Amino acid sequence: MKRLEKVKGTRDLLPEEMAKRRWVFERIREVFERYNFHEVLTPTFEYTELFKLRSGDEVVEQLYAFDDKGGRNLSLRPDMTSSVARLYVNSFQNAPKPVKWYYIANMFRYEEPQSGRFREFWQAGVELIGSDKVEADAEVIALFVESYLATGLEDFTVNIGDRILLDEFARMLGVEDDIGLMRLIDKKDKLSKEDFIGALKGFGLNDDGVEKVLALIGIKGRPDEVLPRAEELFTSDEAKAEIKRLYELVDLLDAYGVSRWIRIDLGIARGFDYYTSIVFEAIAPNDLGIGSIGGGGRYDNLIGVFGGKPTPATGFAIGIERLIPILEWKGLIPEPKLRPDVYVIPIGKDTEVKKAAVEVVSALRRAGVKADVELTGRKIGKALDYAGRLGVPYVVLIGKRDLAEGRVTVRDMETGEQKAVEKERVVEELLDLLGL
RNA sequence: GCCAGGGUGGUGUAGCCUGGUCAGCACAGGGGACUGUGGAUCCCCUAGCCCGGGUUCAAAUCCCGGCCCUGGCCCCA
Repeated sequence: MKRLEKVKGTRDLLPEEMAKRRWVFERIREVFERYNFHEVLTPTFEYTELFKLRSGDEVVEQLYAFDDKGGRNLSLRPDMTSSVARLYVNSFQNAPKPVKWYYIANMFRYEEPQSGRFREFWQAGVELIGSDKVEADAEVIALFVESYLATGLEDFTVNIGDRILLDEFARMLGVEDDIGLMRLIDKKDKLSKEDFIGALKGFGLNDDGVEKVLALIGIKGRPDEVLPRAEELFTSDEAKAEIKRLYELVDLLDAYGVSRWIRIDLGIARGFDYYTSIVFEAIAPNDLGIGSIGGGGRYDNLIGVFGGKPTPATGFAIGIERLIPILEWKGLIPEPKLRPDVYVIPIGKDTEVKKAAVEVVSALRRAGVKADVELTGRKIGKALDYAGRLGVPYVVLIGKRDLAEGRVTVRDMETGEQKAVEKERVVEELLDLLGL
């Protein structure tokens, strides 16, 4: 038996867990819909080339890539943004703008599993294509906040950074390996101050440069407190314009009523593949070793890279496997009810009795009651035992004697009280008892 | 890709250091005592040493490799 093992980094989701996931998905989906985003689903796999085009050849290392029987080199999607951008370029370039799409789907990355990281995982995300205005950034970030709120989570922050400012910053410092520097900055919270400074000097920074980096990563906190500091640090026109954009953004987010969850953190880089301006990520304090629970940003070049007419876009993705453990840890997901409300037990092996049981359970089901019928032929004692253990509130017992008089027995499992009910009236009776 | 610690019936575990007397326990599942009345009790049954190789008279136990799990690194689109 042990030869049939689960593939590394994948999971089986059992009924209870599925019920909880579905609850989370539904909360999030509802908000997405209210913001008038529409659901799309693209194929699970694409040509590997698509992902290489976006992120370069190295990503193949992190892809679930394979050749199919027709010799195509394919990869399971590592996220949805590439596929959605391809879909847009293929067929929606002339659609009215903005295009507002959302998805809830599984993604695949060939990485070593660890806390909150699997090889197959789910994301719920949106893409807003066709507006380069800060209003679009605000709309998406407000929805990002509202999505978490919809799941009951309140203790989290959305930290906003900016790639233009980071790039500008690397230029100011004259660092060759700007990507390496950003990676280091992204990791700032994991290192001690001494190690961090030592690593900075490894990039050839002098004391002045180190000071500047420390000043940058110190730009972290409430927008009204830290944005003025950013204005002092940056001098170029481009950077000034971007800071103005951030001011407008936080102003709009205030109008959306979500500023309570908004922080500025100019040290955020969020990967390096395609973000071009505002980037953001959500963090919820927890003891589970889980960091970011989702993130996104503006990517104005990707559609052009895919051969489309240059089109600005912005979006985010929520990591379901990171969000759910935190919600569970906080007790925010309601316990799913997996038991039926009524359990119908035929007594004996008589065919008429079995048919009557099926008739009763069918009638209940048609009336909208979650009902089950004994299917294993257990004797009445074991069947009641089973129903009791499941916590079923009402059982209908159907035996030959009652049936001869056109009646069945309804048993309240909590009190043990029983009463004979006309078979034709049993649905009505139970609806009444259940308060339906 | 790298590192650390793990893997014993469906689940949780004892045993491993110190090889044999070892495959035990609890829960769960099925049946019966009880052929029309539950969660109790008693009895019975099902079911396991992750896979492969090595050492040895003898391996769950020691060694090697693989797979998987948990976590860390890299990376995190």
